Amino acid sequence: MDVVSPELNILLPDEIMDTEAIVMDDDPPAESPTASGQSQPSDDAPIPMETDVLAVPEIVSLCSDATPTQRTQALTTSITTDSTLCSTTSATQLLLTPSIASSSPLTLRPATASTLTSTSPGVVSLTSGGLQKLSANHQIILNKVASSPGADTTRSPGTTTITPGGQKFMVTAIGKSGQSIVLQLPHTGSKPGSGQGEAKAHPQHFKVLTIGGRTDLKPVMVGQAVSSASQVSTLQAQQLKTVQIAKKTQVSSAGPIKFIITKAVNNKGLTAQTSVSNVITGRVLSTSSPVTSPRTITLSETLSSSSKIAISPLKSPSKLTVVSVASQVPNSPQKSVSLPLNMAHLGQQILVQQSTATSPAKVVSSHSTPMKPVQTVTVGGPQFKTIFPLSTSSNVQQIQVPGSRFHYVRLVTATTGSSTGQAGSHCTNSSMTAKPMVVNTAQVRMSVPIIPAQTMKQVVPKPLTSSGQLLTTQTQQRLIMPATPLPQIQPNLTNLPPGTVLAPGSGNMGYAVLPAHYVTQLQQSAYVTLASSSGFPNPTGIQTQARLPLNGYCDCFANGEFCQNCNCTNCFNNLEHETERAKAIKACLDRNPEAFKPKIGKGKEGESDRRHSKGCNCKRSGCLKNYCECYEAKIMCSSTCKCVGCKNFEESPERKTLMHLADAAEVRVQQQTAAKTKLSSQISDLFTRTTPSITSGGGRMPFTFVTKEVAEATCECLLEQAEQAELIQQPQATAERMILEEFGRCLMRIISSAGKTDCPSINC
DNA sequence: GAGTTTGAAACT
DNA sequence: CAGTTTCAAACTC
Repeated sequence: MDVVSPELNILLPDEIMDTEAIVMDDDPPAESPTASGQSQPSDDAPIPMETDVLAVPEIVSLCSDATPTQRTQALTTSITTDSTLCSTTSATQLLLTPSIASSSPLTLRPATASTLTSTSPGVVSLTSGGLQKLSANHQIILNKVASSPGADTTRSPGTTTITPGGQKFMVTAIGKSGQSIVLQLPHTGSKPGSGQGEAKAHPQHFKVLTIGGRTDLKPVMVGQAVSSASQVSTLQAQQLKTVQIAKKTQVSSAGPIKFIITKAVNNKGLTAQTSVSNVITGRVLSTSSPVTSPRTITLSETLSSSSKIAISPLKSPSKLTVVSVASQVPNSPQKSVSLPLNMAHLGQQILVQQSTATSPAKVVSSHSTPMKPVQTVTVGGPQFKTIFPLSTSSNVQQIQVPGSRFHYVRLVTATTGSSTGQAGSHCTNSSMTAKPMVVNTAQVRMSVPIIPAQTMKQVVPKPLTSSGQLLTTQTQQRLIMPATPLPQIQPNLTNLPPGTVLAPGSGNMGYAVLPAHYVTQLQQSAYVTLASSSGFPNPTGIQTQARLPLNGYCDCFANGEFCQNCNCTNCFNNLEHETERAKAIKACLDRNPEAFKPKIGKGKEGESDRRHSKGCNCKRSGCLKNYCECYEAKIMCSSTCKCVGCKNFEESPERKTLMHLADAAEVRVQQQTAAKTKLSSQISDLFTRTTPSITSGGGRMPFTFVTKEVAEATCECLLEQAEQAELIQQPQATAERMILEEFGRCLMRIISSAGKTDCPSINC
């Protein structure tokens, strides 16, 4: 269900990757009283990976306030209710102060805001009991609703709208009635009167796509902060898990806040990127007494703020969602803790970056639970990518942007009545455990590049629809291998992968066609089967294979070729043992019916690019070597890959460099080949042109007449001339001239003799 | 060509 | 599902 407003859908594709459009008007360092020297988690040089966000002051502010009084108030509320995520960030940080159990307003607004207002223009108010009738308590749903003249912040509880620059937003908090959540957009704080005007002045900066709303999401993360007077601590995985369990038990009763709002702002304040994850549930348990200093909620674990993890882009599983949870307190040393939250079973990994400045920093535990595959989302710029669940969610829409080499996904809420939200900030919301979540973000273009378009034109192999394949026209096919008819192998005349081989069988089918690389997969099983059928003593398992390494197991078999001129012994890779071979193939298919499906094939429906069916699992090669099956197949790594540090994506500079080098090398080879060919041709041409003149009579070249005899005769003439000059006692100069003149006469005689068929004679 | 690295597959 | 083992291709020297 697409709940994105039509105008937003129209505007979205053009704005997807436009980071400039997310320019924040406010100047965080200058305008924010809390930004100076804060919210700078890392100074590492950025790299074009998702984790670059760690080096960027992407900050998530949960419960923050601009003024100490307000912050303290919010903190107090959160502490007393044990349900507030509170943090303070830089000028553009989003402040969220949900107070579930109290009547204190929940406020989201930039730290630069000097006032905490909920009714002024540009303010988003979140109240419980909104349109999103989610059963989960205390879930906050930020939805954009259609603009209505009458819509304002004074709606009935549960439905509050915001009008930043004319756009209305529905912010709904499912919690106790009477609660109010105020989202204050940037530029409305220090400049209350101009906040709306700024939004109008830059309406394109607030184009937002509704995200989240996956009702089918599994509860994935529970963040629980235990505030104490200690320093920032990092919870280990086990600890987090324990917390998670505790959290789950508390969900039904305590009703912890189920959202995390993330706002990502870079140093320049020009690019605001938002990471939205619906997998985090954050909760703060403040065990200490209310203090004036705000409690910092940190979702952190093992990753330092400066750490960078190269993760594969465009991958749903095992990828990272960077969530910056920052809390800053003026006059407090800043601490940054980032940690990856691994989502089990290829789920999301969420990098929760904490940028805390609180002296007694508090830690919010976080953990992960299995969730469905997610999709990397590039939000606002290449350096900040958020991962969203995709595959099974019906609320994900693919967007094909004309002229763009990326596929995009439009994330929309799955619940009815939801709409896009726009609050001038970036929000990451997390759902409660086992509860659906609707996330709306502000100033976020939630378009997701799914699969980078391939620049390399490859032959697209047709995926197999069955385990068997027929003869293919691929050049890699090699072999006609004997095989008995296999029930699993059904011919498919249309879809054949590279390397398909034709195997003539003895049955009705006649042939079993196998991809070349599948033959490799059959090696071991084939070997075992063959060994067993041939009556070897121990024909089971690997032991047999180890004992009989040469039996049916060789490169020839792997390549789909019959053994010929090999050194293998007891070879079954021949026509005489086709029955055994067929059994081996059958055994392999019994074990894995998918074994003969091509690894590289078309993606999902609508995806024209090739993709690896299983995805690679590279760890060290960066997917830029032939170790990587994706790279080897000259395709980009996709969401199915589980590789680490992947650089095999469209925009990877390493990949581009590699491709350029490869192209250059190829061009060089071609040039060299062409040069050699040309030279060879010239030599050959010269030979063909000169040979007739040598062999023919009248056309002989002059040099052909300078035979040994002619040379000797010439030399004798020259010596004779020298002797004569000496006899007459000529000076040396005269003698030399006489010799040269004689040499000239000799040459003239040689030349004159060239046209004669007879051998020239030189007479002095 | 030998040794090392790497990742897939099989196995536990 | 995670860890280990095995293997061969890819890679390096």
